[in-house]
Amino acid sequence: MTYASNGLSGHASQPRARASINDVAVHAGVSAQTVSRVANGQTNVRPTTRDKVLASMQALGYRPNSAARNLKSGRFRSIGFVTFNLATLGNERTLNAVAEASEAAGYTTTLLPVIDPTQLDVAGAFGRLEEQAVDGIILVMSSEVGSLDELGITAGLPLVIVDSDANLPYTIVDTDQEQGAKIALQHLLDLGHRDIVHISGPADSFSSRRRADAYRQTMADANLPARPVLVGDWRAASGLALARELFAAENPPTAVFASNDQMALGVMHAIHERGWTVPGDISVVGFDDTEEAEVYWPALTTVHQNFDQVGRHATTLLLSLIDGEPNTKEKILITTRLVVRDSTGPVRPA
Amino acid sequence: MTYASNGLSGHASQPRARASINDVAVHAGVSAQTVSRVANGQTNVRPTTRDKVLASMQALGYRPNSAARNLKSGRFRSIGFVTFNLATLGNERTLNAVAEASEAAGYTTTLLPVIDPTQLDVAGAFGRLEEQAVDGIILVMSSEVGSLDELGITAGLPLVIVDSDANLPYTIVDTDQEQGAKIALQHLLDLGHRDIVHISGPADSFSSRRRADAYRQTMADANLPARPVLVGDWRAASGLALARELFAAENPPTAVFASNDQMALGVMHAIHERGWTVPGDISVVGFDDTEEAEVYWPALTTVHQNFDQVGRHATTLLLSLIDGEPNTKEKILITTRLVVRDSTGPVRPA
DNA sequence: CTGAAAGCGCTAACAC
DNA sequence: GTGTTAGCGCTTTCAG
Repeated sequence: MTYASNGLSGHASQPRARASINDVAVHAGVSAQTVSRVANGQTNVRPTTRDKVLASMQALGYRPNSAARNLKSGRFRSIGFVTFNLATLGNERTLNAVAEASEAAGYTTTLLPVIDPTQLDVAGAFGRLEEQAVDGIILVMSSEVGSLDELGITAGLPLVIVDSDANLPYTIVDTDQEQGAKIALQHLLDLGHRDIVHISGPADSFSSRRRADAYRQTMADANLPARPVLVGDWRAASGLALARELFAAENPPTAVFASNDQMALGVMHAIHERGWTVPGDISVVGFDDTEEAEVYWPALTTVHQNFDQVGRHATTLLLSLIDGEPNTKEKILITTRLVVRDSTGPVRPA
Repeated sequence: MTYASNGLSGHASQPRARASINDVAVHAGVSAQTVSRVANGQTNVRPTTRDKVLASMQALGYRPNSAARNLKSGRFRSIGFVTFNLATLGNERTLNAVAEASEAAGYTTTLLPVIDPTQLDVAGAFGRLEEQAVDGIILVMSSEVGSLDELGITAGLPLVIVDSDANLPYTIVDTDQEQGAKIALQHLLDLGHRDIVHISGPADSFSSRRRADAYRQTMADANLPARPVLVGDWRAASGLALARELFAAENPPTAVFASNDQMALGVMHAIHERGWTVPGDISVVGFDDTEEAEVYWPALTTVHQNFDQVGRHATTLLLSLIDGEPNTKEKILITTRLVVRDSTGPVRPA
């Protein structure tokens, strides 16, 4: 007899033995099937029997084994979240939204190993990703990481991509970077600024690149010369360092458009320490609208990026893919909005 | 015969059928066992056979099913991360460290549904948590959520708790809040400040409470009157609002100790908007040492909290518990250090 | 309303 | 080197 065989009788030396459905069945004097029915809240069980089973579950500390359930159902009720860099604000906020949305749908969110992009090609006979216990993957690309095929991701699992090159033949959800950069720049232009410097994120970042492109494009469209883009690394310190250099040179611009709020903070710091004022001497615009932006000194004018919506959309899309909906390779672009605060003002008289 | 039975033959209407080990075995003309050996990189397979199998795996897009593996091994190679609030800096940084540490150990990190604390008692016959596909749990408590028993967490899974009431009979890793608050206050005291206001986090936060207690204690020890603690909500805006009120009243203090950097940012904003200076008129100290703190205006003096270490320690401890080490219910307190920057200075002459 | 049988995909143990 | 058998814990199917 194979029942009650997992050592539950439990010596102290065998601490972690977990009661199986059979243990409960034996304990309650019913069949495993009946225990299963009770565990799943099915109605066709006589109340007396149910109570007996419930008592046994209680007594044995029974908890269903999800591996067995997964094996049976072929589903894990979990979605995988892959990033190559969890430590950025946008990615964390996106993860947040994904975790909440998937929780609401009864799914769990699994953080998949952040593969070193340079090591992708050593992947073995099959990709590591898809053997994970997830039903689908949300991939936050952030930056160039070699082809997706190399990632070994394409084969089986439903996939939604966030923050990427929008030309990929996959379902994609993203912030409309171009639109965001344009409204920021237009605001500056409307204020009379003609000499605007852009501080970008790292060169390999998709979103940074698209904002920088929009900068060049917008300036060109306005028949204005674009200054060389200053390349930062998203961190406030890089904004500060770059701005210091910039302000030490001949002609400081009348406005700076930073590719995120943190670098904008650095720019304002550099302005303050020169004894200049924001926006009196120089206007500053950020990107993201972090929670702190409105409390910066002065309150930062910035582009509000809706990470929650990106995460929610990505999750919804992925869930529908998991449910077998046909993959329409939709591309969803979430619109941003400009939040005007105190860091921008009319250009200073020449 | 049960082989090749999972519909892999695949009509378009049966899209997501995945090749099983048996499908590969049939395709390659070997036994499932041999496929298993190849998949697991065992050496005792003739190269010709191995290649044949590899080719079949390739052809069928085979990927091992982790549910089956989990069922077999009784392990999930995943650790669960539970928070009631993912959206705070500390929790995200901790999650980060946990994800990295567990990845390094070959584990995946699963974000467990953030249960609504108020709904805990409606839990069914068994806790939801422990049926999850994880081998252990890192619980970030953050605030009072009713007894852990109610959480249904105690029964089976290895557990490490972060950010909690340190009296719990569990393995606990935490920042030494008291030590942190004390060095911040001592710094202010050394600078000659006697009238120091503390802005705390929300009342139900463990870490906030402990910092506030340390504030009262330190002031008492120095024979100085403590002002009533101003209760914020961690967000910069709350620091700003509270500081505005404070400065509108009769006697502004000469220094403010905020329970996190964001609220300190709010305090500095309130000082600037009155036309006062930091630290000339009022000194400000924060807590956390966020990445931006050094770029605030002025650069913020703050208590550096090592979230990475907290997360790493918690993970290491949990992993050893999972490996069956005896539970010594260790309590690890991570020491903080004061980072002195430009927001603190000698008290202004009376 | 309850039970028995079979099998999800994989691997450990044991043949040969 | 390779195959066979059995069983992880659960649920679906079919009998009673």
